[in-house]
Amino acid sequence: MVATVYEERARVFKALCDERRQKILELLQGGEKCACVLIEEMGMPQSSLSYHMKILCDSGIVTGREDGKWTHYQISRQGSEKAVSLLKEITAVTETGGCRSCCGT
Amino acid sequence: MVATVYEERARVFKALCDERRQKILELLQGGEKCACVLIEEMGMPQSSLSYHMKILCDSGIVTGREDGKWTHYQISRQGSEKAVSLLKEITAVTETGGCRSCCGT
DNA sequence: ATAACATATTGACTTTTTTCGATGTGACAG
DNA sequence: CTGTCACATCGAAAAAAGTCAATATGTTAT
Repeated sequence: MVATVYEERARVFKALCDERRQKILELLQGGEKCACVLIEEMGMPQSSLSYHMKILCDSGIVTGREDGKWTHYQISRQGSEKAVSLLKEITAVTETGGCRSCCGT
Repeated sequence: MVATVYEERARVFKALCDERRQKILELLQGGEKCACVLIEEMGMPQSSLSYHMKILCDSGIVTGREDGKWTHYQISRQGSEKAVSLLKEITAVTETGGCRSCCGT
């Protein structure tokens, strides 16, 4: 399975689309937290949290640190910056000016 | 219908998740284009393009300029910058340091 | 007014994502 | 080794998003 550049980008932005994942990010803004705390603060079943943490980690925006039976999650500075530059890249305009393509201005 | 802050944000990032919308943005990086050209360059049916353009415009990242029977689309500098600051806001960490929540470091 | 054109909307359908109980896996304590 | 705990994965069902032909809306030319 070869991921296209589009899939790569989508992985990052999809992580930010979901309401629950946004709330998780808010919680992590206060610093590193372990899964058990997130489960409690989010009020969601363990399997659901695990599902969302996987998506957040796969996007690179969050990193997980395993510590024995616990896993601690935190926002990744590097991943966030990567996301910002991706976004800037995608929305950069190389040429300005009116439509020259088919019809009048 | 009241949109939460989460829905507002999701609208922006969802616009970037779809492969076809990413390709449309790429095309618009070269400058303003009208729908008929996008349909041709994307090789997609008119109703599908219209669907995606609505999502892009609703996100604020693209703006449509109506000109008689044509509509010209372009990437919005303002919308893109808004998206970037949203992303920075969401991933900003207010406190750093280990997990103080439940278990040891 | 009528026809031709550009785009938007609808509706039926397919695909993808999310949800969560059940089960699996690996870590630690006794 | 056995039980318990923390987390991951599976599987089936529900919800959301995407696709596109058909149809509606609005614009321009005649």
